[in-house]
Amino acid sequence: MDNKQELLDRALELFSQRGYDAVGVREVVEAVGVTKPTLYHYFLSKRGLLDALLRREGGPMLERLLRAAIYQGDLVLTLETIARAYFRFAQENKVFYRMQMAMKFAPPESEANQAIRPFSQEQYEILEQVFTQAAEDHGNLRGRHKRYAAGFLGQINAMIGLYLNDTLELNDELAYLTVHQFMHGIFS
Amino acid sequence: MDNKQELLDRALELFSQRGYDAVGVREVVEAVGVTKPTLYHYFLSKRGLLDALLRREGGPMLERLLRAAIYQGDLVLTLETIARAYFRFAQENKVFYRMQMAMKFAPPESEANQAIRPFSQEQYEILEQVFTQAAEDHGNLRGRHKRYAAGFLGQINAMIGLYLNDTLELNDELAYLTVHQFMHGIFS
DNA sequence: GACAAATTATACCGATCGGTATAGACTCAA
DNA sequence: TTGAGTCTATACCGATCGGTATAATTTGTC
Repeated sequence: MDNKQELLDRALELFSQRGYDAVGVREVVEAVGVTKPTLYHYFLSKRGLLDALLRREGGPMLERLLRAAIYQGDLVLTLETIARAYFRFAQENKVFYRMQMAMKFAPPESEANQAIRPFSQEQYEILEQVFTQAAEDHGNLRGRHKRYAAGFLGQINAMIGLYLNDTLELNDELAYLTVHQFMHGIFS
Repeated sequence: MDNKQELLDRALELFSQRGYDAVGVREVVEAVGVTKPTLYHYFLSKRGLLDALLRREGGPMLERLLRAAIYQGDLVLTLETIARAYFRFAQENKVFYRMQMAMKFAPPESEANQAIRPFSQEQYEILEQVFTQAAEDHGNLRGRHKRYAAGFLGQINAMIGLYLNDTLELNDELAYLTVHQFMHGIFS
């Protein structure tokens, strides 16, 4: 049990630093100090290791996002709550967030991208739902929820990208600014 | 000469589909119908192949971006020109754009990310310069050019992401809408 | 036709790849 | 204390990894 969690921890670290394909199972088990059959006992395959990692780390993230994305009748307020949730999670799980981003943009036929797709898809659906519900209050949003969901997440991830690059710090003020710009533009 | 270009073509295709790490040189040369020494004669190493690919495909992209990013005294106009340039290039070079995105978000210690970094960096600098110049006309932009450059490119790439996913088509109207939203917000 | 340079193939290198057959060690319930 | 199930190590599998020493072949030049 302890070895199982250690394997997940080290795999997360290594995959996040150098990528799923570039890291061999040998390197993972050596970093933990066990042997290959141990890894294969718990995870059946290298892909199984990745999937378990996504369940352990991605599950809580989706739960938090779901809680933040309850439409409160005010789109600005809801988006700010979502932005803060993303920022907090990225800060508390820097290593995982980096890995998740890499996998999201990985080539479509790569194992990494195929593994992350359901996770990314669920994020999009949660965001889309917010814009769909908001469209009941704001008619001019109708039919654009896909674009807006993608654009909003693009902004969020652009900020998190700067944070991962040590160019920026994430805080509630930045969440406010990001949402405010998204809603009212650059000049307001 | 012919083999050299064919190797670059096939490598681009394979790297874009499955990723730099997951594709071996063996697969590249077999796809072209030559042997490994041919590849190593032209490119010295697998990394050399990738670098040559980035030069061949990325060079023209930067040239086009540079031409589009001349600040014309009107930020909206300039950003629309840039957005159109991005959209056109992504459409005409779908495979390369996909690879470039994957490399940009690849883990920081991966070979792919290290190879793409100068190319990404130059894009950011070109965009930052636009916002810096625009700040002379719009004082309230000052000190925010990094955030705005990243955010704008985030929006652009979010749209291109939907396009690569067959969810959206890129055209001048979308360029207008994207820039308009960036400048004036979602409701206007 | 001779010669040098550029280009390509044969055949190989040690290392690592993901994965496994087998068996020993450990825990725990009966 | 025996036996079942869990966990882990030794030792190995064929395949592929990036890369290369050597030599044959093609190409263009004089």
